[in-house]
Amino acid sequence: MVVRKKNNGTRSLVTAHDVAREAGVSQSAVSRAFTPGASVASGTRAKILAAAERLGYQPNLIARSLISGRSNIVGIGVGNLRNPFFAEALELFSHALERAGYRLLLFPIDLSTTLNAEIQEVLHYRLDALILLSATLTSALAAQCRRAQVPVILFNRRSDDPEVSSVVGNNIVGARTLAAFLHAGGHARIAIMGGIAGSSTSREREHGFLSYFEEHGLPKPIEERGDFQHDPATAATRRLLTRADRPDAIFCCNDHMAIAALNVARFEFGLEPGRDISIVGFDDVPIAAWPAFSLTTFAQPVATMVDRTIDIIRELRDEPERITHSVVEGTLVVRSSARSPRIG
Amino acid sequence: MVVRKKNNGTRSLVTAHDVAREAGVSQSAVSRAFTPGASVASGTRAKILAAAERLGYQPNLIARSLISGRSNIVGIGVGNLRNPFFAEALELFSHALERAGYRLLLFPIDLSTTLNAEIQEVLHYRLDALILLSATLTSALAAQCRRAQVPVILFNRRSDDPEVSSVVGNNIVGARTLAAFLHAGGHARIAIMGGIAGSSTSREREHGFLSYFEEHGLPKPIEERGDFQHDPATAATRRLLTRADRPDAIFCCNDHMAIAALNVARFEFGLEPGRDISIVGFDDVPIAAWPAFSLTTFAQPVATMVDRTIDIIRELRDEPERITHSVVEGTLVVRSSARSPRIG
DNA sequence: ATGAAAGCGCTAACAT
DNA sequence: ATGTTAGCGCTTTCAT
Repeated sequence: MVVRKKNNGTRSLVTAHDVAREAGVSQSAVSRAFTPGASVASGTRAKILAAAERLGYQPNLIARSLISGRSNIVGIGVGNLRNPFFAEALELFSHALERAGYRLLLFPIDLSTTLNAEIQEVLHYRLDALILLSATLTSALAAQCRRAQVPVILFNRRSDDPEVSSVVGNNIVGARTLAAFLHAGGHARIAIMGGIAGSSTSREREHGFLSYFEEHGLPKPIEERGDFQHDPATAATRRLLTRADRPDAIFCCNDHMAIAALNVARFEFGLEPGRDISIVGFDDVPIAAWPAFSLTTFAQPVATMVDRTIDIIRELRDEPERITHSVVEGTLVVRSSARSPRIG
Repeated sequence: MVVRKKNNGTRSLVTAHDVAREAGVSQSAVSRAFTPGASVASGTRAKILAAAERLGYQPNLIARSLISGRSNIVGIGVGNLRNPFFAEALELFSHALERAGYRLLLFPIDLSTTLNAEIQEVLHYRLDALILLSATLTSALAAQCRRAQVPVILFNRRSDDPEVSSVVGNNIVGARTLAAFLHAGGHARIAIMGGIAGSSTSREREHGFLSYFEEHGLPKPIEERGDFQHDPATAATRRLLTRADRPDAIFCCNDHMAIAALNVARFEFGLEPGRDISIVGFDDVPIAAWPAFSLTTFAQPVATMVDRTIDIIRELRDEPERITHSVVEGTLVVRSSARSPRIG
């Protein structure tokens, strides 16, 4: 029999106690039989496992984490899953965390609200770590996580608070590489479409890009903003392409916006990317490679970034206080959405 | 002071006991102060909340679920997040569950493996429900979930086991609608690209589509298979388009495959969709509307499907045994990737 | 309205 | 190697 009624009427599963009775051992023996590396005679263990099998027993993980103080759960806050960069990152995280023996508690980050309420809620599961994709963490909030003793790792973002770990791509180098690429391509009126103004990612990419032109004494690029999202990026592209001094090249601070820009340029303005206008992005999401877009971009190695994040979480087990800042290098991926420099 | 050392050296957070001492009440009073609708004098409650604030106390949700037997956590198994249909569903689920007061425990479904191991693990968190996107659930596994007393809801799939709740779109009607649309469009050699052979979704869409032609005494469509994934769909499209009797219309059993097919047709074979070849999909994912694809498709109302799923979970609170099968109707969305029937 | 006391299912000393 | 005992932090009777 698998289920029995408790006094209070709620239903109860088979407990270690039941198994102990069935196997004729103590309840702690049952616990040990399910603890890797505990000292149980192999005969006893077999007997216990058989009884457990018969009764359909499985240890209650909630009770286990209550005692151990560790939940084996990692929280992960995600903003916009329509951005394929985050969809891919989440996909990779789910597999990597699974392999590393962690469960994954997902919660949505509402970009408009303060993030405060969501995190508040989630902090009290004794998370082993909290990964934040696409979110900015204020110092106040970071302090709150520290107080709850939940280590935070920002993914693809940095915090104002230096005491928060982070894993980011090399935005400065990437943006400067793209700037040099567009400049060498002989573009005259260059524009930049920024992401979310407050994010370190956008700030770094914008700054890297603009600094290149400044240092070389070149005209300052036209600045627009697409908030890292599809619709605002579409609108921003329209504004750019209807200017009297229409730019001949646009650097979008992520691929998600670049693809929106590509669509507007080609289908609303009849401009063929790579010939009539150059558009480049940042990330190298899977669809950037599709022939329909063939986007020139700076690739962020998401898989490597995810692995680095997991490494950090593993290290946290022994050194909970440790702060790590990891910068992962990327590479320029030249496709056909932007005019390339002539060779020679 | 927020943190104190326990005897065993592990770190501990402020407990209800600490707050009780600080406020000069019993520990149970603290519990009540944090239980909505419990009988506490408002003065006492204020005193307790103030003490909690001072100490930085928040109830430990793990301990709470241990006692209540309910975790307020819903498990959600997802396969391929690169398929925008699932990315969108997950995005909607994360917000809807948040609003409904549930946490979301995400785990990856490896389509190649048996699903068994992943679910086994996750079942023991006393989940309030388990939502399975894009997975087939064998009867054996369904029985296991029942044993663990975790109600399962299949999303966009049905189970062989009638005792498992499900929320699906009307695949038969949708597929027949598309069949009629292609037929009325005057297509002569029609092909169908199936999804995962074992899935109810693919079976229903294939059956609905084929049954239309059979019932009308029309030639049987050419059959190919793209496994609901990008790369297999790309390969399947190549096989179709290199046939001697190249089809003039392809129904892909989801948009994810249809978009792959669109890319192959246009960029590898130079065929303009809607003119040289007709391609239709199923789902109406956001990017299907992009001018680069402009995919004619049968829309599944994901938001409605998600809401229905949440409704079912809510009902489960009172009637844990209840099984619900929900079928949500969709609509034909005509764009330009397929030749439309001439009017009149 | 409040406190005391008994668990929820498990782990981790401590004995034996 | 195994059993006994004492909690983990909370909710929930049961008294008062």
